[in-house]
Amino acid sequence: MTSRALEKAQTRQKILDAASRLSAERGFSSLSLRAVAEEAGIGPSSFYRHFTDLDDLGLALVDQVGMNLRLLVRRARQSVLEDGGRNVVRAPIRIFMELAATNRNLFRLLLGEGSGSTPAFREAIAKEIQRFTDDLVEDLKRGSVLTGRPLAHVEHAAEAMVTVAFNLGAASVDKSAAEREETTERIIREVRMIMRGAEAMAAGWEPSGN
Amino acid sequence: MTSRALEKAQTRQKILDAASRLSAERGFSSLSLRAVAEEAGIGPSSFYRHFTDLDDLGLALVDQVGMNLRLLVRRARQSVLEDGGRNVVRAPIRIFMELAATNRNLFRLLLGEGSGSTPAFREAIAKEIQRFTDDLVEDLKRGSVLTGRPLAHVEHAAEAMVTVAFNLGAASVDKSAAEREETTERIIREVRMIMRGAEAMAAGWEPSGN
DNA sequence: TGTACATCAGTGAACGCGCGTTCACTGATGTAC
DNA sequence: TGTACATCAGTGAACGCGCGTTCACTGATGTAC
Repeated sequence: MTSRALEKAQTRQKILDAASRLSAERGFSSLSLRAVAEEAGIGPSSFYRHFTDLDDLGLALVDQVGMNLRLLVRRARQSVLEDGGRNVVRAPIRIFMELAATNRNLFRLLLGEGSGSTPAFREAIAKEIQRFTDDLVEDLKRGSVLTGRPLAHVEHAAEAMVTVAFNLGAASVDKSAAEREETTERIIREVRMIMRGAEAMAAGWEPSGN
Repeated sequence: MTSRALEKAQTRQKILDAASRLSAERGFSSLSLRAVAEEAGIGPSSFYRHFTDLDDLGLALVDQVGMNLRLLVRRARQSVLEDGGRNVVRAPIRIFMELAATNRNLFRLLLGEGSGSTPAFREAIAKEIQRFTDDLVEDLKRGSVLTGRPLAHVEHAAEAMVTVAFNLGAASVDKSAAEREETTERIIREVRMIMRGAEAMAAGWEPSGN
């Protein structure tokens, strides 16, 4: 790569970082091009050398989020393999929360932009989450075979787990470390509850009431 | 009430309706005072006769959302009583989805404004959801006693249920009636799964695997 | 290696626009007597 | 009931501001020979 191309790539990353930093405050959808450019240390007109508009920048950020999620999946799978499938719930969720804490601006994007933005942007986010859920479905199925504990409605179970983890996780992003710890335990418990429910339904178990 | 006060109240409601209508498109946080005033059919400066600023308007809207949620709780309790506790999951969720469909702009507020807005606004929304969750906890406990089926971690179960219902519900608000129907069934199944999980945990049930 | 030319990332002034907010006003409604 | 005065919801012009976008430009980097 020529040094010029390298410098351009660096500026591009400066813009992405600036946008990520600024969107922490009021959300990505309320960013202004000029504010991003200023935070990145360039003139407003230079912005156009890298992105066609803010939407374009938004999609690039979602891409970065997606890469983080894929990294998360890889790390979680490895950690589960390493301890022989004992902490199938706890370990992945802890990894998720750690990654969310160190990339909070990116993770904020995942759930902070429900409305506010353009359809293309929202769809891109929904796609990343769906992809993540699909990965989880695969893991649950594989784990189910390994442990011999069948799960009912795996897709629904995965959807519920992802919804709970992402929402509670997103809500705790700006809290203190202690509160995040508390949230982590709550997510673990709730995900376990969903898992147990899927197992119980598959086994045909029902509570004995009156 | 004097006719002047009556007319003022009507104008106020016109502003609230206008804001609710407009926020459907790009979210409440991207509304402009002037656009709301125009949609309401008044001049921009008249806005200040009713609200101090857009944030003030936002809190008034959240109030309306809260009233809808309380209505929802009342209706759900009544419907469960009426059929003797048979459809404890299905009936309330159907009522929730109906209410969301007829007040979609208000319900969009509940989950569409994760970031984007001011802290006061977000906190007001979080408070309404918490209040709703607290009501659900009460209902779950009461139902648990009635049926003789104990539940583990009722607060967590309720939180997971509310999170799942609100998120999937919010995501389907703009979909077709058929898709909303499909979503409703999915929510019912996932909430049942959480309920079954809480029951299984309380009963100490565990799946028999290898 | 040296030279002449092409590329192109970044610039900064300029534009028109919609924004929130202010302010003195109007005139219908309400109130006191 | 009639009159004189007070209230106040809504007005519309005006303000300064930050916005997105354009455009001709500069000058360092890259390329061809």
